[in-house]
Amino acid sequence: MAATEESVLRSPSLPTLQDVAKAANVSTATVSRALNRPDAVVQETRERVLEAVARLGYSPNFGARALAAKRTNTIGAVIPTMENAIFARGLQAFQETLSAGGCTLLVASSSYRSDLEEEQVRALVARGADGLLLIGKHRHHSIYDFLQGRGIPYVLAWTYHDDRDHTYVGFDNRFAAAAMMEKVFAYGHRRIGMIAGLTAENDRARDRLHGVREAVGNCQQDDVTLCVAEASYSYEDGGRAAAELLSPSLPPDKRPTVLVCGNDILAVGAIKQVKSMGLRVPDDVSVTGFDDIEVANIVDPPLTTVHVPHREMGTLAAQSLLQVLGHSGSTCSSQKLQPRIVERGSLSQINTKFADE
Amino acid sequence: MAATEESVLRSPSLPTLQDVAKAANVSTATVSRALNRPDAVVQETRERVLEAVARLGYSPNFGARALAAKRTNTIGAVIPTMENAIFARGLQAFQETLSAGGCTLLVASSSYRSDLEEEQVRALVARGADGLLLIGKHRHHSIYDFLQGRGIPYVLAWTYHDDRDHTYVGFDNRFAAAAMMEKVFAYGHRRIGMIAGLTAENDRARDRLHGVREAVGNCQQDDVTLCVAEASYSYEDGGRAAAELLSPSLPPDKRPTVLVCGNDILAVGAIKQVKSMGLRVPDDVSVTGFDDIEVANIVDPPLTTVHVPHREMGTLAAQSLLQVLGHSGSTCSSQKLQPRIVERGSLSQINTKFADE
DNA sequence: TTGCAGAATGCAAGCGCTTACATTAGATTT
DNA sequence: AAATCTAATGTAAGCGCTTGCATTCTGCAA
Repeated sequence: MAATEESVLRSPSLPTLQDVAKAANVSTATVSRALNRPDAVVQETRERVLEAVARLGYSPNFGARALAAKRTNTIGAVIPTMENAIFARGLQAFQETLSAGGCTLLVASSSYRSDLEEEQVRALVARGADGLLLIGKHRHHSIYDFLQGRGIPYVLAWTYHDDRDHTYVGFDNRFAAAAMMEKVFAYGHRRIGMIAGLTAENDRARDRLHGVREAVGNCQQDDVTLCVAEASYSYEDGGRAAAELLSPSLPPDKRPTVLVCGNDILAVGAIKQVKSMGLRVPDDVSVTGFDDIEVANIVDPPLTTVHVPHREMGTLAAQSLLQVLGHSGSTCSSQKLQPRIVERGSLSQINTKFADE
Repeated sequence: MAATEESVLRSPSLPTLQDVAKAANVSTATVSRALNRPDAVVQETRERVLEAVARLGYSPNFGARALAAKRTNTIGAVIPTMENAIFARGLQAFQETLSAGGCTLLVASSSYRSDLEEEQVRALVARGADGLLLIGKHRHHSIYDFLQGRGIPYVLAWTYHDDRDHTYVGFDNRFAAAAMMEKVFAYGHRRIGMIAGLTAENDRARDRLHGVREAVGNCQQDDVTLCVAEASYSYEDGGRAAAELLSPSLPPDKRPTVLVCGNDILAVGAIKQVKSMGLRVPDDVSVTGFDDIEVANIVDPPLTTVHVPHREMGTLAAQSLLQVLGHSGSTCSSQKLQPRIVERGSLSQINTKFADE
């Protein structure tokens, strides 16, 4: 029994450039040009090619294209987490801008672990990412070596530094945290509790903590106390840290009058905890956040926090990368954005009942 | 002037398999095997190859690999939004499972627009995605045709249907919404306000609305009224819809006693709005959600909502795809998960003061 | 009419990898 | 020791596309 025609047709392989060329009665080169640089081909030919493409349902093979063209029009981003909205708005804007520039975004997440981050960076590069978005500055040098060795441009977002080592599109976390502290001091607070994000592998958390420390150090008043708790990346941890800082074993006149939090997630957790301890926010304890994600507006009372220009950051980062990839000579320069403090109600004048004398 | 050695070395191209082969003094085939199926190569050779790989800093070219091997170990996911956490937990679990199975996840978002979704699907496939995760069932047939034509397996998540047309890993939105309504009726509510997500391009929103309608239809009581408002995908829109349903021009005895919301985001927005109108939740107006994302626990009062098994869904979807891709013959079957209602406090017994008679 | 510039198209050489098949070396059997 | 089998490695043919260069065509000036 000879194989039937059926069985020969089984698993029909996809149409290739060659098939299209044959169908349109032109060379593969012309098809390629018609698709990639339409005006390099005369209209009549172009139409014939496009008609064939449509008729055959052709779509180009990515691997082959990447191999031949040595670029993929793909940008990768490695963000610490997708579990909450901290990076969501920025990433959305990043994607929109990329998309408008003809690039596709690939996202991977590192769970705030630098070993996983390195792995993801390599995976994205292996998959042909032409450029990369990374969050923060601190990471093992081997990652930077790797990227530089491969000539892959990258932008560091959510942070800014004055050095010329990298391209930053972000803001000065330290300065912003210090600015928030000025506000806190202005409201009369002297006993400060800080709930910091995990500083070990997170330079933004570290910078924010430093900013707070710095502001406390610079404060003219000499009766200022600062007590710091670190918390992981969840509402619950923020709550636990708040419970620790407000430990009932502390006499009320030793208890912090404000909880300055390293991010909004922690702040929201803290608010919930404070309320569940029977204390009022902000009357008994003020709480401040950092990031200004949506939930800051949802929680009751709404959060006084540091507003980060998420969308702007995403857009500018994308533009930077698109630019470098466009004229591959140009080196893109850093951009410093300005966060600002949004007052919403979770930070208020110190309640003198519990203030020192 | 002859070109200096310098200028020849400029832009050093990356090491290739061939370079590694030469360095390890074996053939390219052996290098390939040492890397992909280590036990097809004798230990001593393997070590020599790996040493060369490390020394040269070699990493494989994705395009070439994809071209030659006809697969990429990459799975794509197109989710409606990254702006909030609705899909975050599920996606995280999806990624973790994929990762354990040796696959990388590429994420794209469609902004709830089916034209963009189609574009993203094509982009992911063009980039070599071996399989796809899509949310919900309803989309233009051309997308399914496209995927089936290319033999690309896909899983539809966040929904379940009894047909054999696709592979689902999800739950019955309609049934779950109806179940929530039973609860609502049991608490004595008769005047129902529903804030539905946009039903036009979102079948989950539609199913949930149908579920509510169905429950209302099946309700033995004949004094039940249902009033529906549609809202877009933000807290603010949830608030606006709530304001509409609770319009002050309505006499209190016509006003809904409960706002059943199509998702937690809308519910949280509704709660905020209700409170800002001077009404209490749940004493004056109950509110229910759907999804059980983190914010459900944050809002005050905490949200009574439909708990969706996010992580389980992500894990199972990943396993499905890995399985199909593994033994490419097997067709993976749908999995029906069971959502359950979590009572937290935003739904309570009707306040008889405003009840009929 | 002829010649020629410039535009449009075709030709064909890879891009870096995987893998079927051929070859070789080593172990085992007779 | 020869014959046979098996495991390890090498050979080389593509995979489907882009692009430099060669070729052909067009219109226009001479």
